[in-house]
Amino acid sequence: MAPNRQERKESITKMRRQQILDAALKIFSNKSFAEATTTEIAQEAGVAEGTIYNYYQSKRELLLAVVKTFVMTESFLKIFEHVGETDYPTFLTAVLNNRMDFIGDSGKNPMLFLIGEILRDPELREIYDRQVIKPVMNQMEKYLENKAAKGEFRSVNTGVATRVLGGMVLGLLLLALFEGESSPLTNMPRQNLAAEIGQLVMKGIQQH
Amino acid sequence: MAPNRQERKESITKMRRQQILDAALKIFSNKSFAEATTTEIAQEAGVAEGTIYNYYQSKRELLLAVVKTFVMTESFLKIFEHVGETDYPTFLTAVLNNRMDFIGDSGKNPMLFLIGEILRDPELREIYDRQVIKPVMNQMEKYLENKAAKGEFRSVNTGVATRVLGGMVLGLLLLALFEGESSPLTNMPRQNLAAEIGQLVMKGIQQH
Amino acid sequence: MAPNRQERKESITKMRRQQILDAALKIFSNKSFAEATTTEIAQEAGVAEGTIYNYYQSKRELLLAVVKTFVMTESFLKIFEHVGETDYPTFLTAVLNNRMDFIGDSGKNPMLFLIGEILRDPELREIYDRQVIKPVMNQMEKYLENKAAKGEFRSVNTGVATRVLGGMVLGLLLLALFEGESSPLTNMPRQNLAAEIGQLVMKGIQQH
Amino acid sequence: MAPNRQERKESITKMRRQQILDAALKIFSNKSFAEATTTEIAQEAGVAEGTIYNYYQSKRELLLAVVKTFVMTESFLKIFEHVGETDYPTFLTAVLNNRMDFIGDSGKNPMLFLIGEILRDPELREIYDRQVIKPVMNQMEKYLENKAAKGEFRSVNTGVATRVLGGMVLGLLLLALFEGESSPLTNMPRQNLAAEIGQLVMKGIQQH
DNA sequence: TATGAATGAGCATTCATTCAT
DNA sequence: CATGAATGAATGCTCATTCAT
Repeated sequence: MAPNRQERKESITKMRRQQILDAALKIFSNKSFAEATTTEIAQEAGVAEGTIYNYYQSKRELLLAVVKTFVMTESFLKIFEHVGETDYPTFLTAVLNNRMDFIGDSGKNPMLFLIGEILRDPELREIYDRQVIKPVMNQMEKYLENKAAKGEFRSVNTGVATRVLGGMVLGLLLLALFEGESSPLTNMPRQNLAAEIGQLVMKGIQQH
Repeated sequence: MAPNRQERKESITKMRRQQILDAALKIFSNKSFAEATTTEIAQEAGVAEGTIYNYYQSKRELLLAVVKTFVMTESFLKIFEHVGETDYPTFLTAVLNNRMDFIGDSGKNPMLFLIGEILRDPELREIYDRQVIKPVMNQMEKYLENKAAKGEFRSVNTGVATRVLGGMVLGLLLLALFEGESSPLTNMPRQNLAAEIGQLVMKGIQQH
Repeated sequence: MAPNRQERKESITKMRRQQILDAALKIFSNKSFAEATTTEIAQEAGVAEGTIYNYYQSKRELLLAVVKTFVMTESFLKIFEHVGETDYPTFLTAVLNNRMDFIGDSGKNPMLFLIGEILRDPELREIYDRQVIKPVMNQMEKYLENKAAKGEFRSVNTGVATRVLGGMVLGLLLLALFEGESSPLTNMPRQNLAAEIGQLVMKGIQQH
Repeated sequence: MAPNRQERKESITKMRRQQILDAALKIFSNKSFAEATTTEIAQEAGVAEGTIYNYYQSKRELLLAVVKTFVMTESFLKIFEHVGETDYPTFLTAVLNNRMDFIGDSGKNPMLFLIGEILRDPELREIYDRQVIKPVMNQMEKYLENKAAKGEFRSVNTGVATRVLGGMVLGLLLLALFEGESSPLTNMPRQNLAAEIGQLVMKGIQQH
């Protein structure tokens, strides 16, 4: 059935909200919150400045909406979908590929650039923790427990192990960004990189 | 010999520079670059706002100076001083203690809050890479090579291993900050935490 | 006869005009012209913002309409209806009661809060003078002349006397509003107050 | 002794404050608070817009300062200086002259145009009551009591009588402003007007 | 060299008005 | 005629930078 006027209106409204949100994401990715201007966001969104305020109460609310909405990319969530079924190297490669692909394309990795803002702002941090950190940590814990139950992994403190592995991925990503082209992380074949990291994670660094 | 007038003047000038730099560090640690104001910095430094401009050309130059100067805390550098002599668990504990102590005291961890700024700003990033990342990576590589030569560590790709370990520390710190009090990283005895992490790093996660 | 469609339409139109006018009166009573918003008025009237502009060309035209229409409350006009028949104390009490009742209920005394606007704006002032001041002055003058003709009042310059009496009422009202609860005007029995004022107006202040 | 640098600076600062205050008074006299713009005030004061904020925290604080400072003209206060010595007609003439002179020169009677603002805003009203209404009422009460003690005036409720007389003056002023040129109040010789009013106030309106 | 008042460009936000539906 | 989203000019306020003292 064709959508009636009411529905069409609502659909337009939704699209407009998204338009503004997308624009805000893009701008907030390249500038700190304070440096980003509503003028810019409006231009990027192709609307008048005042229009933003028909959809979001303030620039800050817009930031919160951005963080709430874009925190988790769909592709990243998919990695965990069939948790337990994948062997570790495959899993790690997927994670690295998913995350590392973002490197050099800030548009794909906006949240990274808001780290300072998130760390500084309690409300933002709470949202980020609830929406990103906690879900990912939970999925990883399940994964580790599953592997341990199957006897593939050692029986370790999963809370700590999860954070060690998760922190490692996050830290590697940041180092890659910091070092840029000169880093072994970026100028080594992705396959080899994943293998190296995999070995370290699986066997540890100690000589047995 | 008593310092003559010329020398005294220079010494005062140096102190003033330092005063302003210290103040800037403190302010930049709690606010993003754009949110920090020169008024605040001047107040913190106990000088007039105009005085700042006698020592630094602009607010931005002041930021660059801050990053150039404060990037590495002395205590952190000391950890590496006798590299090779310490066994790995002791080394790891030292690193974790040094870094983790910062948690909850942003004043001690200023650069962390400037991550966004640093990632975004190529000039800043270049400085940070040269002054912090590269030196630390180099020291860690030497450490790993040394350990490998002694037969204590496996012979791995040190470039990657360094970044895995360094990234892990950085990532753990960020996760602790993101999660706050609810994280296993903060509500577990430091000793046990270090032991857990040490085991994971040394033996890996795989069941042998 | 039942009203035909044409008539019904016109009646609805009239009601809508009135609705908007009532809402505007209420809003303009509590906020200055500039502070009152069309959004608020529309909400109060229960219509869409755009609808206002189908009935009034602009916010300013709406203000003019408000002043043109609401300047005189019906009850106040009634006091003068049987002018000449009432003795002065009764008349005065009626006036005071009518006006003083408004105190503390700004909704009933809207025009008072627009005094500044009216004084400042020549067009508004002209309307107000023509619609409120002049009619009241005329009625009062007739009253005074009537009383003088009957020998109850002295034969004075009725133009001045009218304004002295009218001004007194207006001024008392303002003083009561300025002083609030602390004024003798508000914390004295209305009856006594009217008696006191009546005596002053009738006999004057001089010792005979 | 010549003023030192410190003193000169303070004097400049004071002048600047006054400059801005004068400008604000002028602008607030012709426009409602909301309609007056800081741009305008700055232009009138001959300073940059930002400069205003070096002296007053906000536009509202500026308004409060204006009301606090300009509420009572010196000339008006002088009328009461030798209270009791002047006979009533002289006193009344002085009051009328002082007040009526303001008519047509809004610059001299700024507060009148802020009546709406003052009535609406509790803080403003409190200030105005304390600074203007109360002092004037007190002085008038003393005057009436003095006259009554001397046997020149009847012994009346001075609280009410004060407000009747004060309200009358205020009301006459407003009526004159409302009616403009067409009012008997403005197109009658001031001398005669004062005499008429004086007679009414002294003898009352009743035929004896 | 130190000062801090003055500057004015720039920003987030508001709101009367328009107009497509 | 009713609607309400879109508009964009206008506003109060901030703040890095300058400069006369």
